[in-house]
Amino acid sequence: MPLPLSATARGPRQHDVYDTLRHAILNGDLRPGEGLSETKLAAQFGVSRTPVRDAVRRLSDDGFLRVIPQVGTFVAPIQLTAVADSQFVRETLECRTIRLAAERLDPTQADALDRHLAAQERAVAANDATAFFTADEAMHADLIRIAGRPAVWNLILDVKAQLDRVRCLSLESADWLAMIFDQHRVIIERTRARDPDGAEAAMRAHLRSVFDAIDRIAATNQEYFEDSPTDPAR
Amino acid sequence: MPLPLSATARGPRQHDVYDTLRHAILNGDLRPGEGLSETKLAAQFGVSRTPVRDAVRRLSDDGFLRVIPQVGTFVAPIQLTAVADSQFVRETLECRTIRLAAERLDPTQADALDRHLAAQERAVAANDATAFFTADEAMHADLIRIAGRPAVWNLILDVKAQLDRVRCLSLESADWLAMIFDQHRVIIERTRARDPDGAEAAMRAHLRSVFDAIDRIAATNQEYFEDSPTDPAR
DNA sequence: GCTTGTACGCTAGTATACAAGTTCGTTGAC
DNA sequence: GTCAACGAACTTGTATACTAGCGTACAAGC
Repeated sequence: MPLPLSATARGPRQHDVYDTLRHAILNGDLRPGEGLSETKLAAQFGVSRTPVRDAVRRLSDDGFLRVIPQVGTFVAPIQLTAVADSQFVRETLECRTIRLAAERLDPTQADALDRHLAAQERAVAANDATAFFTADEAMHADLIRIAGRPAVWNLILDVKAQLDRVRCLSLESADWLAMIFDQHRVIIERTRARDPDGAEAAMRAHLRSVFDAIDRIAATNQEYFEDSPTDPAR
Repeated sequence: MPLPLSATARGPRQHDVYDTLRHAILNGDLRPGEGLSETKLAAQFGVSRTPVRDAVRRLSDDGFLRVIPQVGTFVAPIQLTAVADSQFVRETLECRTIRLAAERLDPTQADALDRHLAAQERAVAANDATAFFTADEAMHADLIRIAGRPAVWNLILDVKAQLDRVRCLSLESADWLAMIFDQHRVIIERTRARDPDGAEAAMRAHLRSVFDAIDRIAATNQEYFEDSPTDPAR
């Protein structure tokens, strides 16, 4: 088990174990099916099993780990049906909120959206995918905030994690970033024009094209997937 | 602390503590603000603190408990903004799925829906609110299954818990059950007629009227609520 | 060679002991 | 009488020991 987790330096605080493991799973450092051991994790993080157990339990609730009593803990396979359901939920919620955002937008908020676009443009020019997706998330979160439902973003983040896990299996090309950026520009433009129908259509097209990319990634990484509707008898 | 939890008989299994506490909170047996103690809970359930801690952590993640380190564990107040957001999410998702259900319904599924209505009608006649809401949930779940997104129901259940928690603060009158039942009949009728627009409108009206009732309950039980947008620094 | 019984090592689940911190009552000095 | 300081009793957080069950490797018997 490679586990290039930096458990070194400063003793991990309360939720460090959770955050580190979650990040490793989302990034693909921990591959689906890979086995973990609470004891070994505790040793690696320099803590006892108790905080490790807390983290493992939460990750299990999130669907990232599968704990089999008396057997072991494993990185959960990616279920294609779960990914599709996540897409459905995200699309449904964000298409609704973008309508509200288009109806409620005020000039100050419009400027904030422009700043997000500018940050994305810089990231595209630098071909910096990490910076791009940081600005991407900030923009989506801001749109939902403008819609008046800031807490809904937390829910989106949860379901989006399933999608990001797939996305992280492949590297984004500069062309792809540019395409996404163009889609973002249309969304913002329609929102600024206070055109709910246009904004919703642009958002739906955007999310669909991201999902299509995810589908292509899945097709070329089938070893990590499990499309069986296995009841995860938690 | 009353806590009429039946910790008697058969040793509690894996998630008994969680299920029991969750049920007690949703039913209002444990009131918002009430304090709990892991030690006392462990004694009441006849187990050690470890499984109790697991349950408490999960309930904390769910937003039902608020754990303050070195101080105590308390039943979380009901946040009106969270309730409103839950309503928004539920309405958005169920209005989308009912459209899909209306488009996809087949005769076998239609019969199942009729059976749900029949069960509800019996419950209304007997003024049995528990039986009514059991059939209610089964029907909503079935509609989402018909829409082809069965897993989405799990998400709805999560957000619905916030709404049910408020609903359980008051008893339903027979009149109110009858009104809800009528709304259900319209939803099913429009779905069977393969009328997505009509079904969605009926579903939205239904969910809104339930939410209005929740708002009225909240107005008369303000002591349990907290509308401050407190950041629940998990 | 194949099957089956068995022992060992691993796992997570649980129980318990200890540590760190907060709250609140009490007691002492002023 | 007032207030401050101390301490007892409580809380959750953490560490560790033990339990029960599963998987596997290995050896004995067919």
